[in-house]
Amino acid sequence: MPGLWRFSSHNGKGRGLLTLFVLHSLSKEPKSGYGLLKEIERKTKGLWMPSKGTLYPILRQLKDEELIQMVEIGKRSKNIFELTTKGKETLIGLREHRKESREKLLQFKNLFSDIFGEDKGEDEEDNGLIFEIRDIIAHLPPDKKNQAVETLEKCLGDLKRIQ
Amino acid sequence: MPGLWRFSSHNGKGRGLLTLFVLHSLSKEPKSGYGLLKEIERKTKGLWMPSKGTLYPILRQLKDEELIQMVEIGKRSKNIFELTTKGKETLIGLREHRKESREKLLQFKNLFSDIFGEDKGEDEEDNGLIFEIRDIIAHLPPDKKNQAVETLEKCLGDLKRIQ
DNA sequence: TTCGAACCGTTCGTTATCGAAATAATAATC
DNA sequence: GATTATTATTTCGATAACGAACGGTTCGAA
Repeated sequence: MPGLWRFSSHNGKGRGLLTLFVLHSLSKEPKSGYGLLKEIERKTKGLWMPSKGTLYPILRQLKDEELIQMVEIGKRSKNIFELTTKGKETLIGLREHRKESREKLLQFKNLFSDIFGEDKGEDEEDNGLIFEIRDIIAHLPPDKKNQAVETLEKCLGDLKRIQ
Repeated sequence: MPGLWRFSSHNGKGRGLLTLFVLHSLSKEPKSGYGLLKEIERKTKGLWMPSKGTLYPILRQLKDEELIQMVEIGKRSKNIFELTTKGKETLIGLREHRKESREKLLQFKNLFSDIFGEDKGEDEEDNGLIFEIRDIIAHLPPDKKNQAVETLEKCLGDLKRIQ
């Protein structure tokens, strides 16, 4: 029914991916609008660079809805935003779409395979593996985290050697 | 620089995913606008349903650009479209973004992992590691894929043992 | 000290997309 | 034969997103 990358929050309001990311990122650490843009650019290696004309209105809107608030005006007339309690609740509600988002991603991937032609197998295999790894890590009890991190570091080292 | 799912064709014109899909689908077999919508719905299990108000203008536009043409008016006053030669060329040009699209998909996936990955909060460490691992894999020459897969499998085995 | 580059935000016209309603033909069914 | 469901397209106002230009700040290097 909806667009491809739109998620509905409990109050019925549709939220786009950028909004989702803003809430998520601010929940980790308060930052400025510019900081958010830089973070996205860095994380996607420049493949996704939302327009400022898209981001700033979203920030204003989220502030109006009291999901975020200005915490200070730093240097460079930088407006630092942080999540409010209400914002945290909204984010949690949004994150319940985790399964749906995975499903969407999968369908999207299939569409691309369809359009751009097959390359079955090639990436299929290791992507699946990484998914599995992620899943295990995510459900690991905290006391085994350290072991897992060590294992991953070892794996990373091995891969670097291959490279 | 551009939006997340926009591809530029040789003439510089930006094409969205829906346009791409239309050209692709019509290249396989002529069909109506409604047929295209049904196909998308079927292929994505209803997760993506572009608005008619989005599709039909695109069809009109593509017709104006002479990338597609009406081949007949079938029953139910159905307008059947097919690709023109010019349309086929455009599609081929568009498909050259295959690599770019894969890269985008991967970055997107990472973003989602980032956003939806278990809310723990102090995940930073292993999230970063997995990110790095993914990155290395993504840029590995094909002939080293096998080694990488082996390494990952070993890692997965280790993790399972921890668990 | 001047200059350029990175930082930070706003404004605004254009384009893209949505979503819901209006219209109508055909098929299925009862 | 009337009713309803499905197929099929158009229209249009509302919203979302873009992107380019502008104005200002801070920092470091020449």
